[in-house]
Amino acid sequence: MPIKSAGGKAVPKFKPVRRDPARTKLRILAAALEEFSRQGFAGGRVDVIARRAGINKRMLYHYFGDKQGLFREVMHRKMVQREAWLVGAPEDPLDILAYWFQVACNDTEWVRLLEWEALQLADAPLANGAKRRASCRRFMERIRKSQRLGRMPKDFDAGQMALTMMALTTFPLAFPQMTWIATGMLPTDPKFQRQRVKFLSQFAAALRPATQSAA
Amino acid sequence: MPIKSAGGKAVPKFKPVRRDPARTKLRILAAALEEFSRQGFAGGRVDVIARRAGINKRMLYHYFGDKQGLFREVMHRKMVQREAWLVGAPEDPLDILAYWFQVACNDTEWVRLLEWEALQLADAPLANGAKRRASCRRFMERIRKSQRLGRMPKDFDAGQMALTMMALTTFPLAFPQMTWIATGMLPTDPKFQRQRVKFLSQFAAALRPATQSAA
DNA sequence: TCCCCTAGTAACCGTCAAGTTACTTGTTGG
DNA sequence: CCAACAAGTAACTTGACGGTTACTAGGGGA
Repeated sequence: MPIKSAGGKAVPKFKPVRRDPARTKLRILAAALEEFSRQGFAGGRVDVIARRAGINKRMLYHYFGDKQGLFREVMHRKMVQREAWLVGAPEDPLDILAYWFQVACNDTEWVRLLEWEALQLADAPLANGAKRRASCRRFMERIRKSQRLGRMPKDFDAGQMALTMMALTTFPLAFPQMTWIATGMLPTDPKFQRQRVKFLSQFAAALRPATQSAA
Repeated sequence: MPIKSAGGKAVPKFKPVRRDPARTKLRILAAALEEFSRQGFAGGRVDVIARRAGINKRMLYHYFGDKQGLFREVMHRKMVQREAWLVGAPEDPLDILAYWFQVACNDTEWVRLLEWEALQLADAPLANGAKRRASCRRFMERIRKSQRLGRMPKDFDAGQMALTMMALTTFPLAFPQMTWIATGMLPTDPKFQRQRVKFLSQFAAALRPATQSAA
């Protein structure tokens, strides 16, 4: 029975609705991102992904092989997306703090994926390790340059500083309960986010080597 | 058949070995701490806990009701233990950084439990919320006092600063993959830990308001 | 037109894990 | 010494979950 039989408007010819592999794949990936971010890999339920994507579970295995394969694809796409996110960052490493924080606020799914990854590291070595390391190294170069220009204390180790900057921006979102304990707000609260942005600027300012104590 | 029948030495009378509820409970708790810390609540397997504790699974239900109850008890005991841990901390908030970091290094199980908790928050409100908040408030008072004494920038919000200090000390242990990406070492590596301690002191020093640039 | 590959579906399977049942064995107080 | 309760055990139940089987249906090219 063709679908146009019962209702009013006929389905437009130029865009097939009954079958649409690309759309199906995207729906699976979106649902999987949500589920894995919420529940982690082990806790994520394939049936839930399938139901939320509005597709049959079998299709998921058709396109991605197995749960592991689906997860890999989700992570890969997120990383690519993030790389694009981060090109618009400010030049000066200390100015980056507020920017990173705001990006993280708008991508809590990534923060949670990172966290699940952290808890499961031990088993697998590290997905995309070399690439991520290289990208961080590039950032460390910018830190060293900033140190040479006297815009950051010279004695800081660049790696430790990079790690610290991730900590400053990511921690409150990764540990909402700690954010609540310390501030009485959850990290999703816009009020908290404004306060944190302000704090991060003050913090960066305090870190700059004292050339002159400007008014 | 009594146990003394076969082997050589008889079991000492004054300490019953065949039955020892206290020991059994402790063994269960220890195994549960390890398992929950490794795998989280959802991922932790009751059978594994029972096997590692060398007891029958039924006893676990006997003493703790269910998996949830066992988990609660594990968390509760850890919190009590930690409270004791943290009384020996230095007076000055900035000096605390290195101390907190070293405590965390020796209690990675707790860091992981915190992390699992963070990922599952949403469902439950927060275990021991009021108490933890109060304890943090006390610490914030010390921050404010330090600010009054001119040992810390006066414009920092105390809550944000407390959160930041947790971030600086906990993040590298909570995200070993990030530590590796930034430094090429894992946070369990003694070399990394020494480097981090050094960095934290430098960092604290750089944060202190410039009274005089001492040699 | 018809063939064949791909998209899509429903029902099923083996396994695993939380929790229970029904039991045996040790300990202790009267 | 023995009843009664606590400690301990093995085998089972029930439900969920990852993955598969065996099928139907659409649609593009020869």
